[in-house]
Amino acid sequence: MDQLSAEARILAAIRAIPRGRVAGYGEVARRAGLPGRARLVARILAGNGDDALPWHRVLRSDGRIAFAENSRGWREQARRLRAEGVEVVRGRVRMVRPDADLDAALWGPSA
DNA sequence: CCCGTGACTCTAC
DNA sequence: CGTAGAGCCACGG
Repeated sequence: MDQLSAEARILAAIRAIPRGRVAGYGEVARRAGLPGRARLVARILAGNGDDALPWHRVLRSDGRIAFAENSRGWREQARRLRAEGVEVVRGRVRMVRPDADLDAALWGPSA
């Protein structure tokens, strides 16, 4: 596979995250068939310009917003998440850590 | 080719 | 639950 299709798959994986739900960079990468490429996902997002892309639903593995606290992106992401009903406390969302095998664990912040 | 940087992650303590 | 360190991947100087 080349990087172009890899990017396309990553973007598709992000677009597939339901409204009101979140996913980690690593999850997105894995779902795109690129395990271990969490940083690639971050890089793609950093260069993305598509506003229609639900980039705000992508968080770190621990549920924290990846941007520096109180930075512009940080605030914007928190705002967008709350706008769709996601509870954001101190820049972080309740994420499920356990074995990401079940769809529920893979897609939801709280079951 | 080595080195620094980053919207990352995992393991220890 | 929080910090510290090492590992990782892609990129640009």
